[in-house]
Amino acid sequence: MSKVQTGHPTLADVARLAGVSRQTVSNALNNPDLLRADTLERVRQVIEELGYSPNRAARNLRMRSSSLIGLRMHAVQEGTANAAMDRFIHSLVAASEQAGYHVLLFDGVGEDPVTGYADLLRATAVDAFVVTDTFLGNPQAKWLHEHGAPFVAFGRPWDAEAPRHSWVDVDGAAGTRLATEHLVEQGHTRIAWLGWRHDSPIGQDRRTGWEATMRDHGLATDDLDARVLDSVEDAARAAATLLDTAAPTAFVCASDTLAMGVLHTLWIRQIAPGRDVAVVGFDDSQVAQVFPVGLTSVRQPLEDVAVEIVRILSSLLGGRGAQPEGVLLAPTLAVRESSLRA
Amino acid sequence: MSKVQTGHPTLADVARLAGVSRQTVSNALNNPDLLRADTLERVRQVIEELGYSPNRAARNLRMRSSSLIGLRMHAVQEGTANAAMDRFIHSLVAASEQAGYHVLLFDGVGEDPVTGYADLLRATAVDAFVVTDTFLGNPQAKWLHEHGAPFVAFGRPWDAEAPRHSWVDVDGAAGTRLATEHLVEQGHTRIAWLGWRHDSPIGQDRRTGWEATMRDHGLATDDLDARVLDSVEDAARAAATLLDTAAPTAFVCASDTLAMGVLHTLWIRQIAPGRDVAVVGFDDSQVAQVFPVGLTSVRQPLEDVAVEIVRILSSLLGGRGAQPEGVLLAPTLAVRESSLRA
DNA sequence: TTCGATGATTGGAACGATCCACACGGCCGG
DNA sequence: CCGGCCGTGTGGATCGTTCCAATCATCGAA
Repeated sequence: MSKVQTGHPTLADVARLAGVSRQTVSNALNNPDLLRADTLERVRQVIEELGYSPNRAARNLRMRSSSLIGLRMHAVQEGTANAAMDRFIHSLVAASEQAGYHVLLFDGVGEDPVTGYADLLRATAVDAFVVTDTFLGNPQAKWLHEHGAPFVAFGRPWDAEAPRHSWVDVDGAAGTRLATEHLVEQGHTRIAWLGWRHDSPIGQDRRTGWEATMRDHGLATDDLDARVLDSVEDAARAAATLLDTAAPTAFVCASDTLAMGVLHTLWIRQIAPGRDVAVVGFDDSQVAQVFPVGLTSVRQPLEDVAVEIVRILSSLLGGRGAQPEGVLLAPTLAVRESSLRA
Repeated sequence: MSKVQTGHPTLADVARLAGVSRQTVSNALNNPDLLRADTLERVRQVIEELGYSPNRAARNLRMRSSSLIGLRMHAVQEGTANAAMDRFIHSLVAASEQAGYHVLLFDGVGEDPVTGYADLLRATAVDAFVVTDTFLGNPQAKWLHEHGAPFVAFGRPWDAEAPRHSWVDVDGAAGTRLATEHLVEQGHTRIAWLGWRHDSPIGQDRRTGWEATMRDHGLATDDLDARVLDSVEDAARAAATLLDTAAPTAFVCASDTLAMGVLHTLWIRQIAPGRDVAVVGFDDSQVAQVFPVGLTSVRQPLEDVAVEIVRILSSLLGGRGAQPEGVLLAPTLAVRESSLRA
């Protein structure tokens, strides 16, 4: 042939060298059981030899799919929350790879919350989305649902009674329940709650676990319940007030940031975390792990979340128009010095 | 026409409705100045009306490019370092979007370090790579260079004398210089260095800034130089030893993790950070920001790094086979309570 | 008036894979 | 002996875009 071998080898190149048709090579890759054993072996040999990989663009065009999952990066907030984001993204990439997908990141800062989604969708640049910012009556979920775009949300659709789309979430109440039970086991009876002031469903959910556990053990909660903004300073002040008025011996917090505030107050008052007063945070962020007095914290099973999300996405894209599915996963407790008497 | 409108509109649909040829529509998008003004307007009208976006797969196939930049997630380490990773990824996504690219994440854990790169490259799934894990004589960079794959490294090629590829990096020495100068201004003269034991070029680089600045000011360094593993406990021990033997009034650390160790020792000894002994960390991680006594820390300009990387990548892909280019950016100092006398 | 140059637009070919309908040979049952 | 079926394998058509060469109209200069 006069065709000069410049770029990557193509299906046709493999076919020519193996002495078969293009279709047969294609089958060798996608439907190996259609080929006779010896033919398959011969084709595979040539593929190996040439270092051939099917061209993604061509496959995408014909298949009308990209094997890409879109994930939108949302604005960098300075809290401890997006430390978890890093772990989640990593898990999602790993899980996606297992299922033959890659993760495409995009950005929608400062614009209409759905433009990024719309563009990628219209251009058929991604097959599906993972929506993470469900904290506030997520317009994305609604929009995607209306446009028939396949997606799975990380986070429950709090606003809707009947979930119209699939989601995976972590059971916050189960997390604070774990934390509270752990503190009760350590002999604490006056366990305070330090949560968020604003009525986020997530905050409510987390508070529920503490309250229910306290009730189960017949422990008082009335004067041990404080809500502030998610800042170290506000938490420090609230902790000081609580210590003065209600003398708690332990704190369960809605976030690691709040827990840091408590630790700050303890530090100022020369109270030893763990030995004198126990503290438990939420999210198991970098901060909890690196803080000199290791901070006990509720850890979200983000690896499992990612696996579940990819599983649901796969079945969604597999064609089976299955019912919307919701998965609630239980967190674990990373126990460190801040909640141990020893 | 008998063609039923099921999926997304195509170039041909637009052309038919606008009464022009497909090529003209294509030009309207890619070479608007080739069209007469009124034709352009008419085509644009129809595009708007139909909500048309060119199909990515088809474009990619024809153009032999994907407008995707590959970034490999490396293993999640528990240190403070990968907190910066999150910020970097976000910046890279934003910068890429500006230049018309998207970021594709992939994963190469546990495998041959180059397999992930090889697969994506052969399949022409990405146009270029950003290599971030240059800490150890990066085999990736070598491999990519040999295979003629376009890429930019975040991190200097320490091993090579003459850089064969483009890179962008942050000047660590300039960072610790900033930190040390800041401490000198605060009246400190006995400023200790707490660095890493292992001889990483990055660690050496950071140490240089401290040492040179001390020398410039005629300050002693001999007994103020300690190296440990990158762990809170080891750093705490080293800080204790230094305080006993050399009585430093300030610490410059190679990482926020090490700084946390110093703060831990100060806490145990009832020494007030900032007022009594100053501490400066490196990386401005979550920890530095959320720690009750805000930790002064060297902050890498990751946003600028991302912009530079994308700029170089664009020129690389633009066809101009320019010379390999190296860019060194200066960090800034995020000053907080841990280094202030007040 | 004719010619070449320029501007605006066009139809066909190509990118490289998969889908589809069909061909070929062998095997079985009638 | 023939018709149908199954296991294999083939060649065209197709996905939606951009590249290429050619076309047509317009205009100024010879």
